[in-house]
Amino acid sequence: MLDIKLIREHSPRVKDSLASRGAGDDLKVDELLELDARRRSLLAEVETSRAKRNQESKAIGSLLKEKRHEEAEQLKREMRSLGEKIADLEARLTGLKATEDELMLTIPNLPHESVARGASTEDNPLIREWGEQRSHDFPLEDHLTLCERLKLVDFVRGAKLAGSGFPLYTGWGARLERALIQYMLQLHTSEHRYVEVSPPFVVTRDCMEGVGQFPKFVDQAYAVQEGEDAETLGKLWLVPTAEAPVANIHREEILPYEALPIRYCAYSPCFRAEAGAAGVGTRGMIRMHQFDKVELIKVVAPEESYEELESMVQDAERVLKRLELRYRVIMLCTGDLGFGSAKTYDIEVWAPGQGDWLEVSSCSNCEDFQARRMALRYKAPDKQNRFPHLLNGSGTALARLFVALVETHQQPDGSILIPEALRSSLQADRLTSD
RNA sequence: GGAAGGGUGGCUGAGUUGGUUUAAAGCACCUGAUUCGAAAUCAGGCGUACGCUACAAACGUGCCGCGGGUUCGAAUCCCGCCCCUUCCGCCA
Repeated sequence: MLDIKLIREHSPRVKDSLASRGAGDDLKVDELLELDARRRSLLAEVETSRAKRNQESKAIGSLLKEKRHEEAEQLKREMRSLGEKIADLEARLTGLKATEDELMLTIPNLPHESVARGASTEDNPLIREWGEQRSHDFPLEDHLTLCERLKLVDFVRGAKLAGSGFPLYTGWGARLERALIQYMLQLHTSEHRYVEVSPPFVVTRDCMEGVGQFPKFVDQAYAVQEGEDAETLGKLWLVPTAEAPVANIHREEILPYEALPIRYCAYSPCFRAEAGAAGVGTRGMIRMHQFDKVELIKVVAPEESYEELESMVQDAERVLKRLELRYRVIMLCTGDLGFGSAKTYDIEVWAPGQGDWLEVSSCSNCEDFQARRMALRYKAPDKQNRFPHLLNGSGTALARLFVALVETHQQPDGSILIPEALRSSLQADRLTSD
């Protein structure tokens, strides 16, 4: 959520910034300002009337104490009609407020000034690239073939259980998945100083709103209900990312300054309905309804957030370096930026079997956008309550990492050589078809 | 799921026959005085959001778990919900 005061006082700048995203959200600003002005004038009216009522009610108390019953009754009658007027005004105010809040929740964050202006993925600047494209002097297999031949994933039976997009990892595939999770958590907790948390895999609507998933992306989420009781439908939602629970851990709190920066890492499965995305480049494990992910979350003082964003990207990159995977880092341009983000770096890993880059991490600084939505604040050294900046990043997403790993490290003999860093948690050096 | 008890400002904790309690008091904290310095003591300050404003002060409004209701007036009465504690039941 943006700061309404910022919108009021610098509407041209806000509009320009929103326009750079290209989604037309700048057009909402005038509507919002108009609503806001009406709301405030109504609020002033309500408050003046309430002040009057408070004052006169006290007077009634005094009159009764002095046994001046008739005067008291007269005043009561007056206050009764004032009360009706207030109720009427309040109802209108509540309506206006609800409309304004709703609109506020649909306005995305403002891109940071350092973000490249652009319209689409085409305009995303390349920041850096790591690793060489290996020359394979044997025919490459893609992950689907590899997974089938080595019995790592059973797509057919996974689909039988839950429909397409729900993988069933089997044997060494399941062990590899688990080893990757273990390896990443280990790296982030012991070398990057994140505190591991293991959150609920369902969250309330408030949490989804807090991180900016709702209202815009409701259609992408799975709602749950208790048994067949439709009353409970939508009370809880499957997490689309561990960001949803973890970023909300301190919602509605005022954190002491010394508590910052807070760095959390968490594993969770991620559930995405992917409505409207089916069929487009979705072969194999590239786009799934369920995938595993290790997520990084930071709560930091505003003045440190961009520094923290850079280090978060490097934390995620280290995962890929250690796994000896070629990758590149790109910056999302204004037109490609996510709803709540002010600046985002994507990390894409090279998948030789696909002949393409796969996004395995997205690291964003949401600044105070989410903190406002979830009423998360910290007590600044000057004693003021301020909104901290929230950052989230994948460190990293598993299914695509799995793909890149098996495709990159496949050997001429049909086996997959496990990179050094992963061997202890996997308890194997090589995956073969035996 | 059932029963009982409880949710008050950073903490402790008064206040529940509705009305000078404008949420007492203490602790903690901040400023000043005293002191060589500190402790102790004394004086003052000290919740939060919003509105109005110069993003000042002052003032106003809301907030005593959340949401409704009764009333001229609700921390206080009524209804619904949430959470916590204890016990019981069920269950991995």
